[in-house]
Amino acid sequence: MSMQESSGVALWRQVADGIERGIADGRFAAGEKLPGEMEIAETYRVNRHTVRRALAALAERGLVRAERGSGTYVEAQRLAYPLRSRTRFSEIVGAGGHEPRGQLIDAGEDIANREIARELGLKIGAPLIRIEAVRLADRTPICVSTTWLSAERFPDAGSVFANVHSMTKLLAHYGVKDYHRASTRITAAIVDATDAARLDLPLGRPVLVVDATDVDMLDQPLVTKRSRFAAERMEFLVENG
Amino acid sequence: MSMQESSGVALWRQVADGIERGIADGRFAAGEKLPGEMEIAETYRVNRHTVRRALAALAERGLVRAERGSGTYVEAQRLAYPLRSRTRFSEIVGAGGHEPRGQLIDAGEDIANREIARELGLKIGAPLIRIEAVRLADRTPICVSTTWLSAERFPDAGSVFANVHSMTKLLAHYGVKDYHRASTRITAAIVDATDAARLDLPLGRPVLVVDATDVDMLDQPLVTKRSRFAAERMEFLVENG
DNA sequence: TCAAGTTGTCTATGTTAATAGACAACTTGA
DNA sequence: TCAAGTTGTCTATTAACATAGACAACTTGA
Repeated sequence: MSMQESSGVALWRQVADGIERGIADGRFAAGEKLPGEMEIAETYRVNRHTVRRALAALAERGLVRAERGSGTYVEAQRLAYPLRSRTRFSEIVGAGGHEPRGQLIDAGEDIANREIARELGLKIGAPLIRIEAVRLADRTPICVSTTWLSAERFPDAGSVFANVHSMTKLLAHYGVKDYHRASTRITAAIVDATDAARLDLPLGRPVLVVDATDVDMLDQPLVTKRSRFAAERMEFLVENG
Repeated sequence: MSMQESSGVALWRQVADGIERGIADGRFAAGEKLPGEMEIAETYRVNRHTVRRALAALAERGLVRAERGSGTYVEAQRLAYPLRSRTRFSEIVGAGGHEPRGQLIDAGEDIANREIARELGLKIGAPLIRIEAVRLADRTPICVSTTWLSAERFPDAGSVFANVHSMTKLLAHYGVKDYHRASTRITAAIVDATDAARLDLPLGRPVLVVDATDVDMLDQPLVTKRSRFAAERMEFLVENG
């Protein structure tokens, strides 16, 4: 298998990063069994030995544990947003937030405005599925997020989501086996009335606004979302640089 | 030369990233000559051929241009924060902002509070040099920043800075040849009265607050800074993920 | 003109990354 | 018990990475 180009980043490292991202954002939950080495190799189109190199690197860091004859299991328990402690940036922004973990507030239909149409590669006015969720840490709301996806590409996604309650499972239902973060934008704003109530935040307080779009392996946009974090309860920590 | 460990990232890529960071944050200005290949090789403690591999990668992207017999020159002209356009996250947060480019507002002395003492590895109450600056784009203020560094480690830094007007040159004056970003934290707040005036922003508007600390090659903290960006004039774009 | 310093190019060598195949050791479920 | 599927461990080969040295081609400034 030919590399797309010489990026200077070893293939096993790219695979390891991909799996770690899957663990960080919850696609691979703690205690859960990872796909088999052969299946991972096929997913990333690399040799099984390359996958084993990646898994060995993750195992050395304690993220996974291999059991001979059985499988490889996720060790890391998620940090669950300890309040005011430093949450790793990559968990929240770089990769995390695929799963609308936390409580589902609402799921319904919507129409694409210009911004969402651009992000998802749709026409303005295209039908959308809209999912609203809130994340809690020790019963304190940290973040509210709105997720949009095309109702044409994912027909009846609303009722599917109501059943599976998982974005990954919903996408898998439509044949999307893997996807990753394409872009993330960060800005700040004043909380609006609806979010203030959901975040249990006084009016006039600042929120961090994170816009993110996920794409499939062919860089086709799948979902786009906007998350609002209570700034006084959350800070993003960027790793070294 | 032995690698510190097998990181999965090729040495030439690490060197290329380091040089690109230097270009992004202004340590290597547009049109300026880079250090010679031998000097870069000594700085990063790699072979000259590895440096050439890194420079070739940068040249292919148009960031630098090599001139035989003369030197290698920086091609990229800095983006200068086009208003509302997407500024690359790495330029601002990941690496950028070493130079207090833009207008110097004030430089004076200060005392370390608990937070700054922790970041710089000093005792509370230790004497500091404080530098205030504002960044403009088309005469519109985008960001105000405060930079602190130890007055003990960098005695008379205030007067030195007043002469050289450059953080890099100031550090070089004390023998610091290279340094990099250790940590970056992002949160949001409501603008205070002083910053509102400097940013030409109404009271009550949100600002993005970026805390960053730079360290030398031995991970000893050198400077720490807090930047406040007018959220309505700036957004951070995170590359792929 | 000339010496010093720069980038460009060649050969050579050892290490690491990645692929490929085969089989052993073990677990699971029928 | 046994077949299927899993991880573990070998050998082997090719390509990329990294180092080392030497010298050519060129620029710059004294």
